[in-house]
Amino acid sequence: MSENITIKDIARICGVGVSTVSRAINDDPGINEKTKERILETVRKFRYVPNTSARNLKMTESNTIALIVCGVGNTFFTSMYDDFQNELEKNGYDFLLHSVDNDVNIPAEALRLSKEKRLKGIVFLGGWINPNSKSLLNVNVPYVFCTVSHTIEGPHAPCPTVGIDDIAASKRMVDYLCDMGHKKIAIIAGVEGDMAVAGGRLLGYRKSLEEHGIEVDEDLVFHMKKDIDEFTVENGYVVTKELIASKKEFTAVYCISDLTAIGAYRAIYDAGLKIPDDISVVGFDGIELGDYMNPRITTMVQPRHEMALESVRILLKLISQEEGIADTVFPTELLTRDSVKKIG
Amino acid sequence: MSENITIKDIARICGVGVSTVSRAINDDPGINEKTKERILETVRKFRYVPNTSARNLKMTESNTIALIVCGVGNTFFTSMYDDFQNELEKNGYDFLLHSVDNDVNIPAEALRLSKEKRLKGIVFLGGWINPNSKSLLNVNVPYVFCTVSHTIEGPHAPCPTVGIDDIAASKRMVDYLCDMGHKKIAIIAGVEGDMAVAGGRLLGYRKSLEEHGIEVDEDLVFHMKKDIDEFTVENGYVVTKELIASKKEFTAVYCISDLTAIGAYRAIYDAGLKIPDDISVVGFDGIELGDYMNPRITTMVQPRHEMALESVRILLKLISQEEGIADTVFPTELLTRDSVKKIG
DNA sequence: TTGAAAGCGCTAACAC
DNA sequence: GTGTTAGCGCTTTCAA
Repeated sequence: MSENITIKDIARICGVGVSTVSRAINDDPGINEKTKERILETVRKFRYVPNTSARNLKMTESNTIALIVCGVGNTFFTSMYDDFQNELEKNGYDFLLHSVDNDVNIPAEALRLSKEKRLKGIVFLGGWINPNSKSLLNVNVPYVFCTVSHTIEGPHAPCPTVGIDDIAASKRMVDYLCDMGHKKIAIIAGVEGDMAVAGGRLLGYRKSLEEHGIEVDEDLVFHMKKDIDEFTVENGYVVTKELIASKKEFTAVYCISDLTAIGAYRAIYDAGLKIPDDISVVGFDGIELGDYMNPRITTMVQPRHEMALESVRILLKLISQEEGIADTVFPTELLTRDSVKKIG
Repeated sequence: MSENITIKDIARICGVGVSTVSRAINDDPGINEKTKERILETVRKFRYVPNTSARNLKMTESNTIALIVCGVGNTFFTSMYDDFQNELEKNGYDFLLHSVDNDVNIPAEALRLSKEKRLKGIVFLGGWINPNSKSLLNVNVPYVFCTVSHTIEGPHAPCPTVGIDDIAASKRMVDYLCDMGHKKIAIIAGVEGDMAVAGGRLLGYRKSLEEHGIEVDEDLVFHMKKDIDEFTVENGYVVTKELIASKKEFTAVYCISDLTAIGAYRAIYDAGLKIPDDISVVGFDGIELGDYMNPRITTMVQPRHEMALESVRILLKLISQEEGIADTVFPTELLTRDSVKKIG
């Protein structure tokens, strides 16, 4: 529980100036090897750790890129952390994972963090950002939105995004169900009023049915509960239970995330029904876990690793000022596994 | 992309001193309401954000408690974040989630962070900490280890821990399998050489078999792969595949984590076998997901929410110097679900 | 109620 | 190669 020891102390102990110590601990070239070794010895001995705040305050720049995540625990995101970290470190950047509670704080937190850490750039992951956000404009480092959706309507923020076409991909998912002969397709959509990712997927659902000449039965449109985390297993379970209890007829459930689908599985088992014999289920995202379920979940795969890498690539280009603003839309892939039955 | 605006700028614009601005933004009592309002107006107008580094550097203390997690993506841990956050904020503390890559960095990172943020306390979650660590002793704020195991042998660090008795709990799990008539019980243990949590659970396995007069068949002891993240679904899958390929006879598999068990499920399905009819499977941890699998995973539940709350409670006591060092061992609960068949 | 001024610990000129 | 020194932006005495 030693008192805080500073660079001055080390300098005094070694009988050198503070700048020499600074050079030693920062691997500065212009320093005598002997002196350096002696200083580092002392540093180790006294377990001196430079104060990051002072350093950040003084330094004109860092080499850090932050990943600001809304929903750190989300399996879809956690599986991308390594991609970001590896790609960033491969390019000589320090990596910082920062979690934000909810969308509201995102711009302010980004601003604060960018100043505090003198960030070189930011990747936003998850959440939803008001395109008209004032604080975001204040962030004076390049940033990229990865899987952060624009609102499906209204003006889009003029900023680089990496994502998928939620509406089109969702439509394709439902097209597939229709092609398999399903007509009564329930949807477990996002919380009511979600105008971002979840909203887009609901729109795709409507569009597909319309195109197939099937009138959307609003009684088959279920929304996740507001008081449970969106996109979670639990939300899928609770809502699917309601769906089943509603006694409405349906042959397939479209869950707008794989985790939600896993919840739906349980609700369906609980009701003594079989997948896909009695009810077909599809998910969305293509997380690893879907492959471990029984039956394997048919889903729409987002190329999340490529999306992570591309986000980094775009950010680095932005940093070196090689490129302007652009939306990068990745293709999704329909992964037909075992959770859908052909009927009709 | 405005230039960084500082407290000085605000002061100049408002025609006041910097200290007055400081008082305004920090809700200091001794300040004229009118002046304060005028200043805050300007702050908003220019979107001024105080520099955290400068603030941290200057401030003698903060009100922040950090949760330092090794393995941010681990489902078992992610399900505890909210518990920590809520409990901490309820007690008037700021919450900070910090991720560390691997065990090696933990003490150094803790030290750095505690200085940088002038932490009031630290909760460590996951990972493994060398009880002889020098840097940890240098951390001059109270800390608690939550689900961070001591090594199963050798000296324990003199520090407060919150966890379970891995050896005993593991033994009880295997006892159960024995009681259900199983004699050929394979184990998917942690990576070879793991002397912490995973090592303890392996020890419990050996102990139970011994007590039941069953000689441990080393060919049924499988270790997770070092090149895949420990405790993951994937690791469970790969290793169980090997187990099955080994052609050794066994009637049950004990996976030392639920995620690992989920991986084992898949490998078993792949081999065309049925759970629990052909092979019984048990997990460990009691994560939510286990309840969604088919069949539901029989597991050993760690009371993780209580553990999180207790960690906070202990830390707060430590901070107010009410209590000394102690190991808190929580009871675990055998949750028998549907993945084990009675045989013999 | 307010302002001036002294640092917090560090880096980066600049001088030697 | 090395030491001296001026701040980075902020909080906090201390005087006014």
